[in-house]
Amino acid sequence: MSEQTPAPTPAADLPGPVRLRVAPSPTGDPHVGTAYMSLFNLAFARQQGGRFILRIEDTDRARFREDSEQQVFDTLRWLGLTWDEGPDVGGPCAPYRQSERLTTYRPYVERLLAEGHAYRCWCTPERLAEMRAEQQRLKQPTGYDRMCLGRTEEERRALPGFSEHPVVRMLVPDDVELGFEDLIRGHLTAPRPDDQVILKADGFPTYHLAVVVDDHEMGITHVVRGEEWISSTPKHVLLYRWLGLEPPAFAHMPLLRNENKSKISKRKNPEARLTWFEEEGYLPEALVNFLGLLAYPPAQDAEGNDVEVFSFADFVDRFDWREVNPVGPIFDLKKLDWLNGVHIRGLDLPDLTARLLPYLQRDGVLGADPSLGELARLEQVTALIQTRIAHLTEASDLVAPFYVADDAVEVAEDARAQLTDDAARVLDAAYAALEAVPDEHGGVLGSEATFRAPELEAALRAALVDGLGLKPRLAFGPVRTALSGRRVSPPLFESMEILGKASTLTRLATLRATL
RNA sequence: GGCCCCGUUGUGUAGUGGCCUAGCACGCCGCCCUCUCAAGGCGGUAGCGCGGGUUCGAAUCCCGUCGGGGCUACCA
Repeated sequence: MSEQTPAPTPAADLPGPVRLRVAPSPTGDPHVGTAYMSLFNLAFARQQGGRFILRIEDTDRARFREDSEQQVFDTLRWLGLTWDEGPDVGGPCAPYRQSERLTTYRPYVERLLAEGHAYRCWCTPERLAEMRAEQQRLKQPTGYDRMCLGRTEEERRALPGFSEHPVVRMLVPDDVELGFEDLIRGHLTAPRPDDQVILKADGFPTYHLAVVVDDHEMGITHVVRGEEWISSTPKHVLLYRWLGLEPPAFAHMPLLRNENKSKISKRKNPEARLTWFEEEGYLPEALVNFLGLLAYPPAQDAEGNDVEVFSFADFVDRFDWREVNPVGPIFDLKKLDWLNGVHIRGLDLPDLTARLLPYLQRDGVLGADPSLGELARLEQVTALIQTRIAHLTEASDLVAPFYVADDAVEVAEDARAQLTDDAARVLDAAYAALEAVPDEHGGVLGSEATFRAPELEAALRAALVDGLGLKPRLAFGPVRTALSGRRVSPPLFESMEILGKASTLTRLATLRATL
């Protein structure tokens, strides 16, 4: 039977001095943990000039979700954490979906069976559940009681809890090696495994068999995964040994936590869903930056200050497994919000404008096909709000007043409430002052226009602050409300410049008429 | 219950026996700037889980304890 064993593919035949993979299960919205693992896998692969592989572990048919795989592709690409080999891009180890590799696993199972390292088990799930319940009741360690070990199908059939569709289990020896080396944690010991199922009744391998076979066949040199896998690593090491394969290096990353320190879950945390971040207006580079700060120390500058703002390339340059902190960090978004603002401020204007557009369209501020004029105005407005938003989603509120008709500015409740008895007088004076500012457009592309912020500020200050003797904030409040309908808006004079003289005057008059 | 992993301000981290009266960043609070809101500048708040050792000296080493987490599936 051993002649059926496929020849192990030497890693030397495959590209890259190191080969790492991320192996998500398509069981729903992609998890932020997948991005986190991808970041560290990719960083090391890039640093070493190796390859990063995406493998879909879809052996759980019960939890399989049709659209999940595409979401994994989309979200990781959005983050820029792209793979060299995978189901969609192919590669020398295709296919990269475990459900398409069923024939690959079979010879391995046959060999383990033939060599006495594995055995068939006909116990029904009901019998196993009862057995476990009994073990727990007696406060015994749980584990398969080996009822099927050494029995033929006929012998087993005579006993209770028999199923027509057997599984295959590992026969874990008493002297199984429980220790292994971890790149992050040093020498580790893990619990003694029970006779783990490696082939399910439906013919699919379990994770434990598939991961070992695929990691070997795909030439994976470093297995980087979450801490929750520490306790099953001895099973994998055992399989490598039985199969005569060299195990990869292991790095078990800490788990991201909920605020109550439990393993981060999509149920408790909407932000555990990767799709959430784009919806909420986060920049992918900010999220990657943030993830690179969790359980990993930032670089320090010459003065000893942390350098917490960095790109993926920076992260790659200084990456080292030994620096990874084994403590599971709480996934707290406060710093991400700050980082997002920092990255937004770092974008050049055309870039930020382009990134804002889909959010403005989603919120109905702009239509599906904005005109050139609307887009030109958007870039001007974007310049005014760049330091004023921490999320791309915050732009709509600030931008909207620049795209409504002058007689349709919606005056917010709180803005109207703060209009004092003075407001009419202020608006009249402002109108008169602004009407007097010439509106000429000399020079190339109106570069010598006269209706500009400095002139407008001077005119209004003269009229309202000096003329009416008002405090600046009282003087400009009604004007702001007239233009934007809000208490808070982008800078006033720059806003008037963008709106232009006609719109500015119309808006002043419109609010004035309601007083 | 059993086995395993982990424990520095609210959060992320620095610190590997003296440079620590514990540094940095975010958050929070205050002040400055200011046409609103931001951004920016300045300052402040807050921590080595606990108890024993070892040592001239411990956040750093050892033991215990407590706390948190993970695994304990024909899920990954």
